Amino acid sequence: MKEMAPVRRDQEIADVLDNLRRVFKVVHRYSKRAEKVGGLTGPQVWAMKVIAEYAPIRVTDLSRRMYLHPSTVVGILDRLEQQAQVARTRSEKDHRVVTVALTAKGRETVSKVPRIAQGLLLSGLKGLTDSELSTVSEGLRMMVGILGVEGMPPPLLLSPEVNVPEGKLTDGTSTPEAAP
Amino acid sequence: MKEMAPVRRDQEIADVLDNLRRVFKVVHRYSKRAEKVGGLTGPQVWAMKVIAEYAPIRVTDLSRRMYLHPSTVVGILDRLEQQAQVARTRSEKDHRVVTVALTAKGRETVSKVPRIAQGLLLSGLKGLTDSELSTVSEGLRMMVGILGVEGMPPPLLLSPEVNVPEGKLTDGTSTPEAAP
DNA sequence: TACAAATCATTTGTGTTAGAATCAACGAAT
DNA sequence: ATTCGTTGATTCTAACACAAATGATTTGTA
Repeated sequence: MKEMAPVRRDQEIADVLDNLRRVFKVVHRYSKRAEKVGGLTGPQVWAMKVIAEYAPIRVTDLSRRMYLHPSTVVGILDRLEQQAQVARTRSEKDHRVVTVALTAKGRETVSKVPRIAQGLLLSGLKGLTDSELSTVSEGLRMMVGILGVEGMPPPLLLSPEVNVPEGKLTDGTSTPEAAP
Repeated sequence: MKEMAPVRRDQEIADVLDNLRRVFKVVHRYSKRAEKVGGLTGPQVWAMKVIAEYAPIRVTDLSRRMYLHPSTVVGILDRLEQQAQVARTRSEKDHRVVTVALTAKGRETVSKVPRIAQGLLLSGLKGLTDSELSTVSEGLRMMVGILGVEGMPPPLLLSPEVNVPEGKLTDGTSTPEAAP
């Protein structure tokens, strides 16, 4: 074990924040610009990918999967529907819910857009060695931990929304159904 | 060294992307919502912090420091100016440039707003051990490497924009007034 | 000097994002 | 069965973000 000089630590932290900003920018940029594959933006493609995977999906569920506010995805869906990429259907059983699915054109589009925003990062990650991948993974897990555990004002912030998409990872630590 | 099963690897990669999205969301959210300290949004506070640090700064330089498009900061400045937080001044020497500075009210505001978006992450990072910090740092550095080396259109990215903030780390390879 | 190219800030147009308010519809309790 | 609270989707407003185009101004060059 080697100790790190305080100054060196500060530098390291500054680098982290700076690199994080850089990653943000690049991915964000990529997801907004280079994604004009079929005249579609990043979020639009992203939404279509999620829809493709989860068959007829409700708007709320879609927003959860995308970590976005429902009102946001409504706008995205409007634009996608206008291009006939997706189709909305009002549920028979529950007239409040609207399910979304891809149209034939939408499926065609999805199949043609292999790499979305994160595709760049994805292929890069695949090229890493096991230990490198572990490093990246662990580093991010730590940041999530920091953001989730530390300094998170318990009252607001991640009440109903933004909550764990219940699907994959995590579980355990704080169950979503914990009543406040 | 232990080998990782292919499936496990894929899961790990999926987790990375998912966690990255999560970090994005939280930081972004934080910078947009919880930041209503003085009726100001995250980007507005961020801009003011940068302005506070770099005295009279040109709009273009400000946009570089913030990794944002000039047209974006114009809007932010409009809103800040409307609240009398900042003041624009057209340069005498070069009538094209506009320099921005804080007003008295703006300085007052900045002094009252301690931790912005990254402040949360910052304090969290400070609480990490040396080895943990190294892990986070290395992980991010790898991602930046991936994004920088792979598939990044050489033209943009580290041309004028997105470039190293040259303020901290690295020193002054290219001083602001350096002619290209 | 004149004129072309580059720079700087801004405007315009489109899309993303969130919060508040609205409206319809479901469910449960009286 | 009617009322009350909740849920689900949507609309509205405001801010952010970028690209492309504009206008003013400087700089470089013939």
